[in-house]
Amino acid sequence: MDIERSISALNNPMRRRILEWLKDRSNFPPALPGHEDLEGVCVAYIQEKAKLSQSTISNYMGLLKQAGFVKAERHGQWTFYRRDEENIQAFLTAVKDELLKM
Amino acid sequence: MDIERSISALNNPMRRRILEWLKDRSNFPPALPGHEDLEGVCVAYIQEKAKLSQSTISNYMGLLKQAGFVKAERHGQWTFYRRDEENIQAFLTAVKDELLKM
DNA sequence: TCCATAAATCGAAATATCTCGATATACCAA
DNA sequence: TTGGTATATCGAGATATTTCGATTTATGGA
Repeated sequence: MDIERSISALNNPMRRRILEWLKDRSNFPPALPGHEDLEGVCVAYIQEKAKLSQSTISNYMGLLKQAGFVKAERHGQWTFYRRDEENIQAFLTAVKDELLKM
Repeated sequence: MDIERSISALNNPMRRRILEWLKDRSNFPPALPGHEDLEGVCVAYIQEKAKLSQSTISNYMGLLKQAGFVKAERHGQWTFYRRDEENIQAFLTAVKDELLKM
């Protein structure tokens, strides 16, 4: 739990927005045939919704992953990203512990 | 509650450390004579502990204030800063609501 | 094997943040 | 009013972040 890295990853409106989008798979187009069982979303779908370049989104997802907010799973040529709820919860607890007085 | 500005203010180790120091007035030298009733801490004390320049600390305290994490109270030539516990709590709630799935 | 597609990495320009010393402002005391 | 002390603001250089297009790497299919 590197709070420095996590806060830094959150310090960007689009990255926060992506984390929100990933709360609900239905924010994105349906899964590709043969990947219906996966909960994650591929980079291209996120890019399309964010309207930023492919390299930027790939970079953003890498930062969110390093921060522990998402998990990546490679299937063939696709990387599927999904939220890491446990780590997100752990981050919230850590921030609370650091910020709150008692 | 401008979450953008707040996260930005937190995105710096020394500013977070100052917020922690301010949890307990005894992290700093005793109040100056005639100011024993004030809970806040003057800029000079914070600067001494942080070992950064006066202008940097003044700037940091301004950012923390804009973010709502501290309140400033001017008494004579001193500005006394103290935590704004209500706003800190409000920020934590806002981050939780934005980050957490349910 | 060769090509197409998805994603990651690289290099760079634009912008923002950090941090300083110098200066300005506000206030108090003599 | 003059001088001293505390804080805020200004301007600038160093460093970091943002975002892009181009390239590289990985994979799968014909």
